Amino acid sequence: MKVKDSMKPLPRSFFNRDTLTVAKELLGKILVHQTRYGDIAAKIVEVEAYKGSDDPASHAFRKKTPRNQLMFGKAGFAYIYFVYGNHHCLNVTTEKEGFAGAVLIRAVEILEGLEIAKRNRVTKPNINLSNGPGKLTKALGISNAQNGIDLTKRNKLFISIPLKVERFNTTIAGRIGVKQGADKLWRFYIENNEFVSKM
DNA sequence: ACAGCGATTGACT
DNA sequence: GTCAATCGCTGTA
Repeated sequence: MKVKDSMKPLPRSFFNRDTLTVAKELLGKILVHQTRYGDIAAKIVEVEAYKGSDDPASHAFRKKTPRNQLMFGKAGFAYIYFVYGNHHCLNVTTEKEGFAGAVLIRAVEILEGLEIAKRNRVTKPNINLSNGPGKLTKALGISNAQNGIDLTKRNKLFISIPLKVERFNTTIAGRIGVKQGADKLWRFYIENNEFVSKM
């Protein structure tokens, strides 16, 4: 049976809230991507929040541009950008329309479709399959083609409520790879999860 | 029109 | 630990 059929997308109201709240609550949710080779399902284990108004690290800090316009739009859409000439990063838009916000998915634990994910990543060691923003998009086959997809509908790419409710502790930490706004503790990850990029 | 650089990764010393 | 790869977006002109 296909993974996708048993999954229920999170409603728009889940994303249409404060970015920090959405970021924290995204931990443990399931990212589903239906590819031509089969479905991949992955648990979100690490995220970072980005807000436009008072966050110098955010793409939306200065003003609305062709790239970041999705951050100003409705919540619950995929905002994917290409960075360092090499990697794609997957974000989910948050907040009400007109207020810029997004949550960067930094790491996932692949639950279904592991073989497909391994094939998507050409590197040899599969230990570090999806413990980083650039790595997980490669493993799940996500690129600019998925930019702007509505993640609250049963599209090729969406975010689902987990089938089983798990208990876990959430750790709060500083964001990684940002020069400005490094003081903000806007990174959240599942404690003791081996797929987190940096403990 | 263009120079500078980034929400990273992997390879190498 | 250090550093190159690599390109589209952005600010400045």
